[in-house]
Order: sequence, then C-alpha cells, then structure tokens
Amino acid sequence: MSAVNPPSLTSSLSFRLGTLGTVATTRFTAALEERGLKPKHVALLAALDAGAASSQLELAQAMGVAPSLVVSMADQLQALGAVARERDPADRRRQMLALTEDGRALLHECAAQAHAIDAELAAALSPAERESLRRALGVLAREAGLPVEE
Amino acid sequence: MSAVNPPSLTSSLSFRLGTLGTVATTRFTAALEERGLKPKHVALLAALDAGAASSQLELAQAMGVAPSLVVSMADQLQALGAVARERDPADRRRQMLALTEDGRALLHECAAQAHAIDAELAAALSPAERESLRRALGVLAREAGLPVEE
DNA sequence: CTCAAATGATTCGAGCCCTGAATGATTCGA
DNA sequence: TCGAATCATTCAGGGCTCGAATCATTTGAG
Repeated sequence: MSAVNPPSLTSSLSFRLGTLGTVATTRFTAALEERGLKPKHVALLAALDAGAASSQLELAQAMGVAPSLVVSMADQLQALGAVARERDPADRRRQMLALTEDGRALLHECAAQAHAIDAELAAALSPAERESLRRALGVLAREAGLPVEE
Repeated sequence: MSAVNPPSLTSSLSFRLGTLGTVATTRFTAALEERGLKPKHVALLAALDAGAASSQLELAQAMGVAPSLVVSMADQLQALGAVARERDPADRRRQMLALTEDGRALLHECAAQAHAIDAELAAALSPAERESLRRALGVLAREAGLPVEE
C-alpha cells in the first residue's frame, strides 16, 4: 500500500489548469456578452492600463497574438469609445492606443465581473486558502511571462 | 495608503486560471503533436479509464462536447488502436468504447507528459506549495463538475 | 539628397475546431 | 404493429486566429 499511484492525468496541475481555465473563460465570456466584448478585448484594455505597450505592434507582442488581430480588436474598442487611436507624431506608421475614461470604467466593470466569478469558483475555499491559491497562480503566471499585477 | 486597490483584472483568479490554462494547454498540445493527438483525445481516454462512461453519448455528456465530436475522436483513437469499439449487444444503437492495452499505455505516457509540464510550470514553487496548489485546484475542479481523480 | 530596404498597419483568404441540423438505424411503447 | 424516441453518423456552417500580400512611412547607404 506504499506503492505510488501511477500519475493520473486528472491529478496533474496542467490538466486542472487547462480545464478550470476553460470554465473560467467560458463564464467570463458569458458575462461579457451583453457588452459585445470578448476576453481578449478586456485583456487588451488591461495591457493598456498597465502601460505594457502603446503601439499596436507592441500590444500584439505583449499579448502573444498576431498584429492583425489587434487591428480588429482596436477597431471594435474604438467604436465603443473605449480606446483612442492616433498616429505617433514621431513615427506616423505607428498607431498609438490609449484608454479613454470610458475605457477605464469599462475595464473596471469587467474586472469586477471577473472577481464575481472568482467567488463562485472558489466558494468551497476559505478566504485564506483562496488568497494563497491566487498568490500561487500569480507566481506561475509571472514565471510564464504572463501579465501580473498585484 | 490603507485604501483598497481597485480590483485589477490580472489579480483575479479567473484571469490567472484562464491565461495559465492556455499556457498549459498549449504546451500539452505541443507535446502531444508527435503522437497525432489533441488534448481532447487524451481527455476521452482518461474518461474511459475512469469508467465515467462507455457509450459515445455518455462520453459526450461527461466531456461536455457534442456527440458528433466524439464520433471523429473515436474514429481516430480506434485507428491508432487505442480504443475498441463495438455495438452494445443489449441495444445495438449504442457504440461502446473501451480502452485497449495500447490505449492504456498511451494514456499513461500522456499523463507523464502532463506531469513533466507541471514541473516546468511550477518550478518556482516548493514541493509543499505545489502540492497545496494542486489540491486547491482539485477542490475547484470537483466543485465545477470537472473530472478529478486523486 | 535619393532610393532601396525595412518597418508598422491593414486587408483578406485559409485553416482549425466545434456545433447543430439532417439522416439512418434501432428500440420502445401504445 | 407502427409511430415516436434514441443513438450514431455525416456534413455544412460559424467563430476565431494566423500568415501572406499590400500600402504608407521611415531609415540608411551611397
């Protein structure tokens, strides 16, 4: 009975992260639907808010997506009045994006939605457990080169 | 300075689960590529191994995907010799799937891959921290109705 | 100063993944 | 016994993303 179990797939961190990530993203997507947004749009807003980048190309690199995808997302966010877009005077090839006031407010609402989903997902955890889970994931995210604010 | 930070998106559990889930899945997908498998194929093998279901419809429900998707996955896994497929004698509409010996071996190899990725992802955590992270995620997964073996 | 090469943005076509509708086979129930 | 229900299967379509091609602008070599 001291034999080590063969490592099962569902006991792995990777599998649990993958499946829970899907659940979290699905719920977040549903919550965003009424605003006409997708998670990536919100990620773009968050990247701008964090000052991670300002030109579209830099944004694409920071987010790990194709530059062409940033174009269409920026189009939509601009149409919603969430971002302002203007050419860099110093290099007119670059499109500079900036959060508007409305954009910042929108981002905060979306962040609040995310935290509401957190509460559902982690309902079975004590506040202390939830906090240390959040922190541990922050370490992994930072290690993986993902955006992490504290 | 005692003011509470406005809840940022990237500090949320949901966001971290979503992004880390993508990273984990991407790496797992890459590791699986040489075998011609996708994560969903492995999830199907795991569901069979766990005895979660045996008919294709039950499998689809257990996995949360369309029955038609199970058809094509079962086709491929059968072609690889990982699953055996036969009509239920008691109800010949039902297709029963079962893991073959090769299928079980394949699943174990894939699980080992997942655990190798775990080690990369959680390299910055102590063994104890890693274990409590794994356990906390197990609680959330169980709560969310996801497959969890211990 | 000039022009070819490099760079950023944009458009657009292609590929992948998944779903839902339509169909066929089989079983169930009045 | 036959119409309704159920399971499997096929297939066309939609959503999401990328990469190639194109246009505007800048840079650097001469």
